[in-house]
Amino acid sequence: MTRKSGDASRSTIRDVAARAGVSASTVSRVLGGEYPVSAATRGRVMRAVRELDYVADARAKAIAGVGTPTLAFVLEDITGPSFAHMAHGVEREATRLGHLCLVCSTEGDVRHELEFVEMMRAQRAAAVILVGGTADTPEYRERTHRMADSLASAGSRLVLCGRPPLDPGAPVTVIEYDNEGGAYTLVAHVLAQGHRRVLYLGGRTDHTTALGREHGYLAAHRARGLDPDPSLVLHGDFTRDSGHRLTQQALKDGLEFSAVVAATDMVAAGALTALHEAGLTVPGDVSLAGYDDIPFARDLHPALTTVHVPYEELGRLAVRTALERTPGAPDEHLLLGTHVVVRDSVGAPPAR
Amino acid sequence: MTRKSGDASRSTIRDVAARAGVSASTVSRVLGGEYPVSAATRGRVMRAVRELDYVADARAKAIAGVGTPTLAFVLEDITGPSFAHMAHGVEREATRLGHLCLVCSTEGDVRHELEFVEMMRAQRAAAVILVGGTADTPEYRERTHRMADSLASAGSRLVLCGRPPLDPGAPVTVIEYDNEGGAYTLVAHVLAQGHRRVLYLGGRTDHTTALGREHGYLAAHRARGLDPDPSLVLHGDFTRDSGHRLTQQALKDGLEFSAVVAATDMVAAGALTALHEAGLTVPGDVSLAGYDDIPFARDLHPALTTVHVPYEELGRLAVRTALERTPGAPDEHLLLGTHVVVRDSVGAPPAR
DNA sequence: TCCGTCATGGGAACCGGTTGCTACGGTGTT
DNA sequence: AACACCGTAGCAACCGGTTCCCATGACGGA
Repeated sequence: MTRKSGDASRSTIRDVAARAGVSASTVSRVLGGEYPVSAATRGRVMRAVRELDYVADARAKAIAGVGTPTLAFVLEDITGPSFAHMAHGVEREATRLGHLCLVCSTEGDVRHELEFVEMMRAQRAAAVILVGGTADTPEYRERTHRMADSLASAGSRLVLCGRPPLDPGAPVTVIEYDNEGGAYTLVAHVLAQGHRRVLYLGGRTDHTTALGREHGYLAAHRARGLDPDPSLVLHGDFTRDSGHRLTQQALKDGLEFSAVVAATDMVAAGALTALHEAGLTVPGDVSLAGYDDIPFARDLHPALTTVHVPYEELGRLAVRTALERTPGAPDEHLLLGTHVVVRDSVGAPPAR
Repeated sequence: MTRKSGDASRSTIRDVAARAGVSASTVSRVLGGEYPVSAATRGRVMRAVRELDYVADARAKAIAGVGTPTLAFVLEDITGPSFAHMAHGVEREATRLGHLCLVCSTEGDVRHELEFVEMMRAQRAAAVILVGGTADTPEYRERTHRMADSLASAGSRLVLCGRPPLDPGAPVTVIEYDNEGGAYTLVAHVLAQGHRRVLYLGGRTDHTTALGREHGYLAAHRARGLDPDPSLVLHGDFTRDSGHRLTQQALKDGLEFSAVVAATDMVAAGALTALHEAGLTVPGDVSLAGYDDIPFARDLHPALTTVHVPYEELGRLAVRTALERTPGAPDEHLLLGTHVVVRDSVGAPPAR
């Protein structure tokens, strides 16, 4: 079991050259590929490489203009299941295409987002993928437009993944999925069971993902000629605690409803627990639906009816469209569809 | 709303120097910090920097020996909740310490792991963190020992996070948590309720995490003078589908048990659904416990009794110990404790 | 008024690679 | 035997930064 004696410090191409008795250029050419080198020389070089356990410095190669650039993605928090799936898609596709991935989480802080994008620009990342919804304000559009320009001028590219598009003219690739459409279909399904008072557990009022789903909720009502009671639309965030708290509060306030539609499965999970705690059965007393179709949705009891979002596909597409883009091409904007997964948590309202 | 006209290509420090009418060294000094530069010069340089939207190339800085190196972590699959939490801890701590993070997922393929570590070495990463359990074979130890040497000789460092330690002598930092101890306490708790036939839903038989927990299961029995029926120990993987399938099979096979202990919460979730599908109540007919304390555990019905593992802390510690290590110091090996979280899924066995 | 000193900025070498161009030695041709 | 040609390897310049070392000019003191 001979083990290479730990050479104190990383060795350079010149060390290898010296050991093989050739010049650095020759080593580079042996390792690099195409250039003709005699078998004897190649052998000596390869042996020196092995003996020194040499690996060329990827950053030096990058600077010299060879080697694949890295890819960066920025998200709010990797522990959210839907974020994790997007991240997974991004990572897999990047790896498949031979790129390494830089990742950072902003913890929802816009300043961090700006800092990170600046760092990615310094890294000369091939593309920067911003993952997940956000508050869609004029300030957001302005700031993000600047990022896009700034990245574009550095030869990189901004990709918005599950995030609202900017004003036309911004050099940006957008991959979205249909929040409103999914919510519309889901709520239509709930209404079709006969429910008339449907509690909506939404997210922050300025958050695009939350808002899109809320619009779908409203649109589904109006399509049926219904006018939803505004007091049935509650706002929190996308955590299970928010769902839990909001539902407890609604129950305590004596709000009348026969179904709950949550903005995410996480929220639905918290809501379910709150309903159980109040002694209500699902879907006997109250129906419940979520959004995202995270793996756990089917293990809730009852199994959760929800909207499936192709998160992983979203991430993969973000990478592919960004990387395979031809520089002059027009900006792309993809909108992925979703579909409802009917399980056991939605039933007819109780007879009164 | 003036927007900088997208300068076709990234600008270099020499472009900035030319525009400011100074030399590249001066620009470097203005940006770099300490060296005294007159206010007038500084002003001209800063203006040029702003006008060109210049950011120094981080890779060039890295090569020149300044700038913080990046940190790399390698895991099996970011979508697993416990992996995601470790990743989160790693990322947060790295960011706090001013490092960027490279991430890659191996999808459980050892070859990918090797390739990635080689790439990280080429990137001159400050440390490479290998996350999550694995098969602990002689081949694993040999291979990983080689990685550790190889990274050490490149001035980097290997960190094993939630992964079995190597033979002494390998230059490696190990941060583990106590799988056996947690399982021991958990199973002791179950046995204390009066259960005598406890089904164990384990992972792959060579996987250290799965094995540690299995040992805890056995040890808890023996500590009570019990001799667990080997047919009650089942093996699958760490997915909810595995828990679902194994439980269905156990039920179909007519296995007798009054409690189920799953190797992870995901497995427990699948088991719970299978139990419900069979018309069994939890914990009335069968008690159930998991391991990991993922956020969803409390939203299962009944809320899952499980073992809390400080995954995020684990990731943070991995980064901190690796980065704050003084080069000559002895190798560290930390073992974090776990604790049982008692919820509603474990009760007394049914009277017979 | 002359000289020493200090503040400031530039030139050049270096970090670790790649690659265009050139020089050298050996062979095949006439 | 002289010449051209080709295969091979090395020198040097470059990628985009940093930093050591030195030159210059302004200033204050004797």
